[in-house]
Amino acid sequence: MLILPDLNRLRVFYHIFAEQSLVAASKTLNITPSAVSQHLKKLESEIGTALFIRQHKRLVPTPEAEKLLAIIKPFFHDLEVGLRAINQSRETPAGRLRVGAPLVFGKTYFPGMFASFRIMYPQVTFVLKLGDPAVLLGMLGDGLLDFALVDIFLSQRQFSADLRMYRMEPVVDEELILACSRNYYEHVLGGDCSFASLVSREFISYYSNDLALKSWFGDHFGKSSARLNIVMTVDNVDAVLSGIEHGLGMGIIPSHLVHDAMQKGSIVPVTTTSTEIINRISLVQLKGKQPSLTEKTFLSFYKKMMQQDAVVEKFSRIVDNEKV
Amino acid sequence: MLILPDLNRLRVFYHIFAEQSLVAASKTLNITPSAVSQHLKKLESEIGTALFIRQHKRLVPTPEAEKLLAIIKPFFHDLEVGLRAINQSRETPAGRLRVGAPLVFGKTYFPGMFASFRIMYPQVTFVLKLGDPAVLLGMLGDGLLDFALVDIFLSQRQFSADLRMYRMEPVVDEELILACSRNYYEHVLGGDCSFASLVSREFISYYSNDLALKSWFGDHFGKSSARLNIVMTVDNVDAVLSGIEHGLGMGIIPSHLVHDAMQKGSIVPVTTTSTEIINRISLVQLKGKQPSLTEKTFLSFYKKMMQQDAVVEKFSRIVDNEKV
DNA sequence: TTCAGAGAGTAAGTTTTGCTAATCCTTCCG
DNA sequence: CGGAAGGATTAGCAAAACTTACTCTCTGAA
Repeated sequence: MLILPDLNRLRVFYHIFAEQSLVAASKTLNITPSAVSQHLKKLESEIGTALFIRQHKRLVPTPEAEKLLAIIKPFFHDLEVGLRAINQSRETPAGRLRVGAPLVFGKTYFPGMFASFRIMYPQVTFVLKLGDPAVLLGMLGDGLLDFALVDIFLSQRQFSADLRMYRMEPVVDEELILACSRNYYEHVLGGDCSFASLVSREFISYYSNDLALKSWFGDHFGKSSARLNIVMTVDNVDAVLSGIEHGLGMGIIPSHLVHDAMQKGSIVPVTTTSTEIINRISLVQLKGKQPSLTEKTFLSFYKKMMQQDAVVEKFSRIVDNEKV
Repeated sequence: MLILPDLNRLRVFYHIFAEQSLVAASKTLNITPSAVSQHLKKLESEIGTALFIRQHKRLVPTPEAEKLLAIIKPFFHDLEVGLRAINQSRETPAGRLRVGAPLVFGKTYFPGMFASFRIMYPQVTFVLKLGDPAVLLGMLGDGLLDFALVDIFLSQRQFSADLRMYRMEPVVDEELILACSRNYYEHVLGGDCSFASLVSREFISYYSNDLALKSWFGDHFGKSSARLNIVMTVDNVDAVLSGIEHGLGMGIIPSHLVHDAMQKGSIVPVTTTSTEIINRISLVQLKGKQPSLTEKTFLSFYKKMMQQDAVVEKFSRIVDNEKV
């Protein structure tokens, strides 16, 4: 393998070439001509080629020098521009923000949020990764995400990852309800929301876990059935919702998603004397990493937006972060 | 202006990123992990951004690190390839050879010469600059040509350049003759080649100098006329030749160019008892520059070819370079 | 649980290097 | 001619870069 020369000498060479003079280069580099001369000499011996023909008082670049310059000149330019961009993003939000979120929550709220944010900061672009908490936390740990929103509740036991490396901050508490269609409620349940009535009916579950259903029963009745009649299993809230609407059975749904449908009466929540269970969505960041300006700006924007969102406000509880 | 970081640290960073480990990087760099750690720390402080999140035993690159890598990775690749190419051209001829030559001489002999050479060394490409000695020497001095063939005779007084900076080596002696068409010779001159006969006739001259004609008269009669009847002035040997063929008058022509025409008898040389004047074509190189392998290989090829060239052999004298 | 191993970071000491100052050489130019 | 100006060289010193030795923390095996 070829040994690369001392890269700092390349910068010296660059200036010698640009100025076609050792003395001139020494002035822009703020060193003595002697030092420049030594740099050039060593660089030439390192790459084994004369770079300039010493012509009395003049330096005439060789073809090799021109070739070398053609390589390093764009690099210096790119490097300077790139570093400038990196530095600038400390003054004004810019660059790419990589966000992780649960599937439904993410696809419901983030695209519009991104659009609003980009009106104020058009230099910011987004990468939205929707997925399971386990996946998102893994990506966060690998530096592939800047931050993630994760619903710890639904899948607390799914990942064995070490939670110590993350900084968690509750953001919103999503209310999870068991719901069915009006028709199902009236004609199948007959309005009977007792444990005995419910366990014999049809349910729609999530593929990745059936903890949601079990948790709901645990929360509302202090017990669950070992064997619920699960008529559809799918890992997509839209599909669950559609199943509910078509009278397939009952399913666990974040209440804020069916706000309008419940107002109209087409979807009915199954209620007991207990309060509804809460799916706590937390903002997760890597402990060692201090957030960039872009990240901090977006997050404060995000929290402000969430507080103004009517649906979220009514059907979920925004956690007061100031007290955490 | 932004101050660029120490470039050698970028190489260290590159390896840290590539290996995602200080220890691994330290092994490929043949320094201790401690040194690598110090490099990274200083680089981060220089560019003002954390490049890795320290994760227990793991290093997780930040977005800034990825951005930086995107800049320097192609550079290192280009640099290595470029340096390899430069080094390789020391083992086998390759690259671009920039050749200067007098217009006629160059366009007559070089294209074919280049083609032959490229059969053996297809990696060599050529730039042929045709022009006046003054121009060629200037370009040579500016490093824009690798070497040049120059006819010093015709324009010795035209350039005030310092000849000390050049290394000159006679290559061929071109015989310059005064010629006219057979028709002109028989019906205008009537075969009379005396001084009195000639000075009253028509001549074709070169724009850039009329030294050629003056020299011819000086060489053949020891004197010249202050006022020759120059009926056409043009800086193109083909045009001069055409003028001669059309009976415009007499002109100075390299004898090897009209070899065939003289054999046929369509063009006739004006001869006296004196020998013809010689236009010495010399290979000129910059004194300080030692020729590359490509250059040396081509030049030895060139000299060999010239010796085999029948026309050149007959009508010009190849200078024996071994004795120079 | 304990203990060895591995990776990263830190401090201090040593070696290497890069830089300057002084000098020389050559060319350029008034 | 002689001073100015550019480049090369050398010696010596100051500033790095590197190493050694040690700490801290986590990991994985016993």
